Amino acid sequence: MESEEARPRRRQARGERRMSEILDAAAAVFAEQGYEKTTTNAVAAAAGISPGSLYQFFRSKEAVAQALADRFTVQMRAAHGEAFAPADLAAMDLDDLIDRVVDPLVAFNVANPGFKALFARPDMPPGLATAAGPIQSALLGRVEAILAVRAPGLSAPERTRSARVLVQIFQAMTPVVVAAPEDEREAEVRELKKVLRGYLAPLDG
Amino acid sequence: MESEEARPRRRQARGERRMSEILDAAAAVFAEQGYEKTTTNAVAAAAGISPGSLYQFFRSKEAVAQALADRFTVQMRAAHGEAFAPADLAAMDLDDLIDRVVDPLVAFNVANPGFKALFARPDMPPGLATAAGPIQSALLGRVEAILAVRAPGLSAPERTRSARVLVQIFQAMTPVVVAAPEDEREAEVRELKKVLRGYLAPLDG
DNA sequence: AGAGAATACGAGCAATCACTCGTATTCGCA
DNA sequence: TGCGAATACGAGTGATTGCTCGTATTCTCT
Repeated sequence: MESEEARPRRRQARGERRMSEILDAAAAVFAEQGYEKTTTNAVAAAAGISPGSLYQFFRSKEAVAQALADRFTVQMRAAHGEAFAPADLAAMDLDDLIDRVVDPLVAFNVANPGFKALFARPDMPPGLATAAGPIQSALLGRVEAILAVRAPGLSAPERTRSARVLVQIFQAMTPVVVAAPEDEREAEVRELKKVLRGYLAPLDG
Repeated sequence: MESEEARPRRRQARGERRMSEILDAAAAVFAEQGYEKTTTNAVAAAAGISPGSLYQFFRSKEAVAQALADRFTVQMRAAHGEAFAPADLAAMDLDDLIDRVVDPLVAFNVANPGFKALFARPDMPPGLATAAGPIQSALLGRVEAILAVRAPGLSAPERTRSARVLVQIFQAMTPVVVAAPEDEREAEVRELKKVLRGYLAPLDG
């Protein structure tokens, strides 16, 4: 056994560009049609290539989604910025803290409407869950870290549960924020923050 | 033009029973597989009948979902009970009020796991939205009525928005409650109520 | 009992879709 | 310049699936 399956084929610059174009197209079509209803031929057409060419770069429809997930993960981490210093956290006003965490996440979701079409679907295939996991984990870990500082009275399991609830609230209300017309978005975000604050305030030291 | 399309075929008792059995089967399969992945043949098999027989009673897969939605709507209204008298509402403790509204709804969702598989899917076909609408409207109206009594300071648009947020929170957290193992369900419900309470408390007179 | 309608069957049709394959073209590189 | 590899094509394939149709059985009602 020397070759195995792990020979990712040498790519040219042209190929890398094509892959990126395919992912752009996939994000757009996923966002508009949803994952299940999206046909691979439609993605290829949107990318301006033939069905066969798409499969030169991705082994399957799910592989496209997976790659898109990976790209989102990277972009998300970048958009979200670096973690806060605990000193900042402890000193910060609760409202400021919420603004600071929520605003960039909302901005990311508004800028990438395809994101939720991929990761908010109820039947996440195993491959995708693997890709979505890191995102979820990163968020949860971040929130838990914040809670550890702001609500030191919480036991570890309580902290985990509370973090899960907070993330869940955010993910539940984000679609509405994204779907809202430009001039109502701010109001929706305010509501989202109200909910988060209402849940956090009693925990906050 | 005398016949049109509106002749619903005379049913025998046997037929009504079959329809109910088919809906039972559909609810089970939808709950397990999700709507899209559910095949009509699978529903027929689960109901112990042939594919052809299913189509004696329902014109299409969507018609099955629609009928199931209608049935859920009726059951939900029944499960939820009658509206509160405003006097009760005004006097009641906020925690009691939340218990009183949330508990039956949670119970319904736990008892009917197929419910969310049908109505929580992101791509609701027009026919289904029509069926889901009344449910949503009923809930929203109910919550708005409560807010009108408990938070008289709110303007009408504010009241509408707050009601929407509350319903959204509930619907977002319900799947987790339903999916939770028996012995953790109560804790999940407590979290749900905490979130609702956190959002409501500042509004409550 | 007997007729007509309702119920039941299940093989199969037509359409859809993820994916393949044989072939043609273009690129990187010596 | 020439060669091997990467890229590109798009008609076609096999599998799936919602649904039909011809036919057989069972019910209701007189």
